Amino acid sequence: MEFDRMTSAGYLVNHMARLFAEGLRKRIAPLGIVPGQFPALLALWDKDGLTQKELLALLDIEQATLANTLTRMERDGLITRKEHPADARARTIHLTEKVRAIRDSAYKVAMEVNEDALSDFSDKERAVFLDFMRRTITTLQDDGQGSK
Amino acid sequence: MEFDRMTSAGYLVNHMARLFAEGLRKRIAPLGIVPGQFPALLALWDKDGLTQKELLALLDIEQATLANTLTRMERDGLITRKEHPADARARTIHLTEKVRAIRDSAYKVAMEVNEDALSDFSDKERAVFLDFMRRTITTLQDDGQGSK
DNA sequence: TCGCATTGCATAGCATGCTATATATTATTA
DNA sequence: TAATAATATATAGCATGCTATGCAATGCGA
Repeated sequence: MEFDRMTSAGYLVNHMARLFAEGLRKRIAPLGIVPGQFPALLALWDKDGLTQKELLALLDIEQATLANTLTRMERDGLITRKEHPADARARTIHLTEKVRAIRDSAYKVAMEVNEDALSDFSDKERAVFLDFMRRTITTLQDDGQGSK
Repeated sequence: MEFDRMTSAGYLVNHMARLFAEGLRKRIAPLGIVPGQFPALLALWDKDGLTQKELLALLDIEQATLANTLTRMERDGLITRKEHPADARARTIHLTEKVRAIRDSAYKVAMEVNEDALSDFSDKERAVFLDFMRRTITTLQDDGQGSK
């Protein structure tokens, strides 16, 4: 019995994710950002001054992953962090002028990557594809819960 | 204008890939293997004694990634490497008894992960979903070529 | 208010992926 | 055949993700 990776959803999803990430990486490199920073940036472009905890609630990554990403973003001059006015454990996160300025370009590029990837799909097919992915995510998340 | 991550193919693909990988990781941990080793194992279960170059041709990863993965597999007692009979630069890769023994269990578990992820899809939907992913991969690969 | 649990964030350690480059061997060519 | 090019693999350095754990500050119950 043979295992064909072209019929394995997991294999295809992994490969697709790497291709998307590399495509995005190439296009946003000129803007001075990298793919892993994108989700945090999207949230902060929408609402600046969040704490790490508040930001975390908007993303689908672990706390430690976000903490490390924020450290790199600070190093790269994308964000600054200020002491929280009411809680010395927390810090508020603020975008720098530099990264506020690239918001529109970044949006555009991200949408181009999505557009290119789905360029040979009809509108209907795209809608179905996105829906399939959202359903799969929900299923996998529910699975992983483990009713403890 | 808002950027909704639930309508971004790239975002969904990335999230889905992480959920698949974590699901697989949990299930194969008892077998003593990790997700990144799976593609190489599939190829070697099918045909043992390949060189790194031959193995690489069967996978969708970079040479350096494979070299590092093989180093970890050797460390973990999954493979051994022998000098190539005709080319001192190359080495042939051989599965250990330990990992030959888990082949059937590993296949089974991988298929279970795929099955669970798609459990609320009909057969027809699954076929469409896999096809969409293969088409997207092809598109992204062609894109990335850059006709040099 | 003292002591302990909880919370917010950081760090350690690892896997998986990438690009760029080094190294050793083999093949080619002048 | 000596020099050069090509090939097979390894290494360096980094990003992104995870789990587990540390630490300081906050909050709450006796």
